[in-house]
Amino acid sequence: MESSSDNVRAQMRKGVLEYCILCILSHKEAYASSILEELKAVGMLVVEGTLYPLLIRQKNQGLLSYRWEESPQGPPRKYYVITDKGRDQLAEMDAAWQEMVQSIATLKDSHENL
Amino acid sequence: MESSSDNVRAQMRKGVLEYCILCILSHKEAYASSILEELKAVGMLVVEGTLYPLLIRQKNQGLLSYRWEESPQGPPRKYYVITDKGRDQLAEMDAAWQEMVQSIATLKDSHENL
DNA sequence: TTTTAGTACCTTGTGTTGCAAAGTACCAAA
DNA sequence: TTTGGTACTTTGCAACACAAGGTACTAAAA
Repeated sequence: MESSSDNVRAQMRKGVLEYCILCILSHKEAYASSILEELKAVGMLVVEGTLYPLLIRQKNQGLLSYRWEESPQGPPRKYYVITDKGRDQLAEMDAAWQEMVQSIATLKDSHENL
Repeated sequence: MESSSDNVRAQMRKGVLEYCILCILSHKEAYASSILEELKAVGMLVVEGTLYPLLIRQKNQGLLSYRWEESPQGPPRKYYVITDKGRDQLAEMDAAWQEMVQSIATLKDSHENL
């Protein structure tokens, strides 16, 4: 049984995940499992089956590149790195996000005093 | 030719539209065309083919009801009204939205000082 | 009376996306 | 050599936004 608030959150996450990935990678290189943990830490729970295809898409769009690195334990890790094109995209997304936050704030306020 | 920033915004809108509809209808009844105008006014451009199915979905979920009303000019209008269940859902979405805004703020801040 | 223009609602088909589930592969310790 | 942990990948499905085209009602113009 899943709560309706899970659905609500899952639905809202859509379209914002790509932005979150670029945010994370803009600060440091990371591999998929570490990205999953970081998203989980801020309450944006995502599963592997969502993240891996997303990373591949962004790499194919030229927003990310990657390199293999040995792991201290277990199989090698694929470290993703944001590209210049990825940083351009991130700047666009920063602007888009700000605008969306503002739009919703306006919607919520616009009729408060009726 | 469409700009990449259009894509970015379109992608981000996904999952938030349902929230916007409930926000608008929580303040006053409205029919589809007037909702479109309100969304346009705050910069959340949506087209008919997106809005109509969405309203129907929300009505089928019991979040909205509607009544027909004569128009001063043209065909009758379908005025949508938010239900009690819709208000419950809206409260959930308010919380989810706040959390997502906070999550992204955390992601952006968490490594600012490295 | 017929046509045109404006308004409003609805449907179909397509591509993208997030996700669940299952699979592959590498490594090290038991 | 088997087990458990880590990590990456793929497949199939359902939901969604959108473009494009369609229906229908009204009133004014031709």
